[in-house]
Amino acid sequence: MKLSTICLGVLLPNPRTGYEIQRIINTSLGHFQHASFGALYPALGALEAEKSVRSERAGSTGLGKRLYEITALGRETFQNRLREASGGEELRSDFLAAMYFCEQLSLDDITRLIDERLYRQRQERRELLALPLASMSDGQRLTVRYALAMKSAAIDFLQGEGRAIETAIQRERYQ
Amino acid sequence: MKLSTICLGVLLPNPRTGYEIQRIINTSLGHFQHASFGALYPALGALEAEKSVRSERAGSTGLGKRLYEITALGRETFQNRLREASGGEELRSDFLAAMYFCEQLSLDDITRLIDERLYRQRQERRELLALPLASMSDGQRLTVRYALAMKSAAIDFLQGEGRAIETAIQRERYQ
DNA sequence: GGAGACATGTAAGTGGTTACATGATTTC
DNA sequence: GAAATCATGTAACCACTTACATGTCTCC
Repeated sequence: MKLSTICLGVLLPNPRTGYEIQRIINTSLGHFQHASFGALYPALGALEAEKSVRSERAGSTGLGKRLYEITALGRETFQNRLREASGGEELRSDFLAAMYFCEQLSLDDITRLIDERLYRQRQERRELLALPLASMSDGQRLTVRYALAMKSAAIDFLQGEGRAIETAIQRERYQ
Repeated sequence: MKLSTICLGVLLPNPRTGYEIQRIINTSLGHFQHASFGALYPALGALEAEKSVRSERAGSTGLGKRLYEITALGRETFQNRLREASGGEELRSDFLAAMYFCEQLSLDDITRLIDERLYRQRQERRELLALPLASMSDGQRLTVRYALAMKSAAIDFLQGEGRAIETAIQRERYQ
């Protein structure tokens, strides 16, 4: 799902500034999407051009905050794009790519790789756990729990088989 | 990790045609990477330009198979890129995006979404299970098991909580 | 008045995808 | 000899990242 669609969804309940939208995406939706400013502002510009969104500068000065608000057309557009959404999902993993070719790597590099993935996975789990689950909708909570389930599985795996492979490779190489 | 790096890795043990490389990536590495021809051939061209790879047409006719072979420089390049690899990993999920905003969706759409995700997840699990685990290296096997662990967690979740949310939403809406 | 968070925006580049065009080889 | 699969390649486009440039507001 492209960023502009996500923006519409975020604007549904309340008008927001670009900056706020970015923060919301990278925290509340951070387990399956993210947004850089270089992508966000052009996306908002395109939404405004197609009249899915309207904006105005807050205050009287020429510069400063710009508040984006979704239009009736925007709500319609969003619903259509949402209904078209397939159940698609994609994992891209530098970690797995590196492990796939780990015969080319030293044991130290392999250990470092697993440690780093484990560290980040735990970090991300903490961030998910820190979200205000109680104030979220059923669907939003489901996305968090789904992500959490996968993270936990990955952590368990890395702690078990991930560690085991290090000794296995060590045996193979130095025997 | 970019596609050209993956290509080098695939070419490590044997020379291959572009077509073969694509098939290998989309099956054996399909759980964390994929390649379209429109990305693959330009990538191979770039690798050849930088002399990481060398190629020649098989047979004497002008057209037909082109066999790519990694060079000494290519092996070096690959090792460097592999060592630079971070433990990064990213999930992009249209499914989660749609579920996040599922208040805008009908119950039928939600059910369809969950069914489709479950179906694909099982399909992908079957594909992983069909890989020739026995003939793979330790690292390669690890990537398959890791992906399998996450898939199984996702399937379990969708069968349990995924189903439960449908009735929860139904109660909320028609009460 | 300085630091740091809040805020907007552009330009160049990247790493692809999709669609198309073409031809060779194998199998029935 | 038709269909399927193997095989190579290009052009147009896409959605985004990175790096940069700039300015505002709030708190100490």
